[in-house]
Amino acid sequence: MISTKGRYALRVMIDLAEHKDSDAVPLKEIAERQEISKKYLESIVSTLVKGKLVKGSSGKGGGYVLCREPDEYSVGEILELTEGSLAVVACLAEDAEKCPRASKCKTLPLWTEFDKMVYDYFYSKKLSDLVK
Amino acid sequence: MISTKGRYALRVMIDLAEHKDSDAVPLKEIAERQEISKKYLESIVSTLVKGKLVKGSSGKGGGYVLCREPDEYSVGEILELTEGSLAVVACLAEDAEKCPRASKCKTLPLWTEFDKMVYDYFYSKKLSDLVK
DNA sequence: TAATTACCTACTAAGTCAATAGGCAAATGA
DNA sequence: TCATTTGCCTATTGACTTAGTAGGTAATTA
Repeated sequence: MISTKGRYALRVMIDLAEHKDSDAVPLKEIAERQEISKKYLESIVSTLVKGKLVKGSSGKGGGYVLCREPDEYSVGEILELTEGSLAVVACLAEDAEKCPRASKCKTLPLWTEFDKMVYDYFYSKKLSDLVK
Repeated sequence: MISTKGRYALRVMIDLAEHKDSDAVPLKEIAERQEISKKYLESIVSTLVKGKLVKGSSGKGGGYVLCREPDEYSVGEILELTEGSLAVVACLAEDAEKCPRASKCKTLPLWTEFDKMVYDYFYSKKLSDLVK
């Protein structure tokens, strides 16, 4: 289940893509347009800044801008950054400890195949596919 | 992320499918073979019984048996029953309240398409595909 | 220098996860 | 009949996550 972190992050990215020809977009505007608490968005956008997906600038006239063109972002990287992981089961997560049952696990091939399907789906979708 | 409820349920079902020609299989045996706490499995198997996927019988010689042939169970129904829902985002869950932004939501088509992909994947896989 | 904006740390209430504890009920076979 | 085996039931727990809120400081501009 994708949480609000990933879902809201995606909506912020779409909003920025739709205003990429304007100046920096203040979070206040995004929060109003998207009807999401500005305070909560702050913590999500902070992740996007740290992950180098967007750039923020302070002061009057400040706000956020994309670092690249919309077709250069995959939905997968946005979700993976903000959700922490896209892995569908714990044993396939990046930081998972090696499962001693792996070699005889009857379900592992299922999860591995499903995991690949999810990755392929989200990494083939681009931010530009969602704009307009 | 699929939790232990769904993952363990699937392993129990596979175990029962592998012993479908024996008598009823006691949970103690399944717990030992699968290396999962018997106490915890009780709560999971209870869901399977209530969902009519398996049948339990008490007393000596008792245990659990499948209600149908392995190729008559989809992985999807097992996961959906034990996980509560297979929906990938809250707004697509069975019991979700109608989202007022749905008509203008730029991300909804993405979630809907992904959701369908997940359902199709798990409902096309049969329990019999995982045995042996 | 006042206003605007991002950025930072801390906190919280509610819920979920992954179990554990301690029993009762039913069935069997000696 | 009675001990044993098995399923079935309710309650509880500690750790963690989710979805925010609160209250500031730092940077930038008009």
